[in-house]
Amino acid sequence: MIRGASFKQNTEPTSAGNLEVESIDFFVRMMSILGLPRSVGEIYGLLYFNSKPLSMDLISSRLNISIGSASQGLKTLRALKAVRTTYIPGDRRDHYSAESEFRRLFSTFLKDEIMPHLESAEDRIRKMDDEIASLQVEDKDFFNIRIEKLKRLTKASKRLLPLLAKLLKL
Amino acid sequence: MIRGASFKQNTEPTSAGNLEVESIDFFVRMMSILGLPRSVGEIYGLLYFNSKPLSMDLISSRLNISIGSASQGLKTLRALKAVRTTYIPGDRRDHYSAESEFRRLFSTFLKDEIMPHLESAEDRIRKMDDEIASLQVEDKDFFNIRIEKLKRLTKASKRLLPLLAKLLKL
DNA sequence: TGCAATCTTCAATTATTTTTGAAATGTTTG
DNA sequence: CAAACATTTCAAAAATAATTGAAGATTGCA
Repeated sequence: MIRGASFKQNTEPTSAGNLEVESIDFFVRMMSILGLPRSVGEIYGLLYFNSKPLSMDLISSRLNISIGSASQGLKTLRALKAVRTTYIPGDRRDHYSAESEFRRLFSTFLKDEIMPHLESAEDRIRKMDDEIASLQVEDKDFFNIRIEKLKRLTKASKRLLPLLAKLLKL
Repeated sequence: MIRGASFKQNTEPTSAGNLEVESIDFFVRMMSILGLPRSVGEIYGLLYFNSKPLSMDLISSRLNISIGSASQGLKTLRALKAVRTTYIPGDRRDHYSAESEFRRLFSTFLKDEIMPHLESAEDRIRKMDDEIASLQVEDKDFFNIRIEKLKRLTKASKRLLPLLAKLLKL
């Protein structure tokens, strides 16, 4: 189940109040499609509609999540290149803002989360192929057709997914 | 974490023994990328390399999962059109075999699991847009650019994903 | 129609994932 | 260099998700 946003209401009168709630809600769901935890979506959603970079403790207090969660979530977002750090003179804390180029975000996700699976899938298919070769059964044809389909599937995926990232001109 | 296959070894000497283990392993991982539970991958993996349709109780005993799990998993697979039922004369049990056309499987998945999210995302973006319109802040430009990017993202996704399913000629 | 076989459902249990909170590890500056 | 600040890490707790097992519903056959 995908829950929406629920966070400590922003008290600054100058900021975009409700918009932030909507944004957090939006990205919590988005990220959960990609299998990323709630806190990661919350953080990204908060940053996405903030023109000024935010510090970790501000993120943590604004979202009502622990500092540990914020640290962990920002680590994930950094790994995805979904977030960038900015130096703010006179402040020793790191400040984060959202990388809004989804194409980059998406292609990092593909490279780190999907492609490795496809590579190891190819290994496993090779093993199956050997298995079939050394097999003495009547249904050999059936097995060969099935394995052929698996090969095509991984090959097509490896070809198509990066293409998808390229087509995603935003 | 994605675990591999571990199931009661098939004792029939005529069948493809190890191949089945590999296949189950393969699809458990595959399905888990799509966010589907282990048991669903196991069942599909078992069926994929069986030329004969299997009954539910056989599936359950072969995989060492409860009959309830098997029923639930088959329901999911049926909803995804990843599995078809066959009538076997003289046997009142349903018998299942794997739908091996991944293209169909994938496009059902898109339609049922991804598209609804994109639709509701569009609603939410509309709300954000209204929010911004009724907003009196200096950063209005920034907000507008960001929301524009969100709009493009969902639009491109809605366009591209079905195309992907079509390109996936296997 | 009644019975046995088959299948579905769902509350309770078990397994897994995420979050917290606090201790450990850096880092900067007075 | 030490104190204060900032961040990371990780074991324990909390939250979620998946599986079981048994009760209930459904189906087909005698």
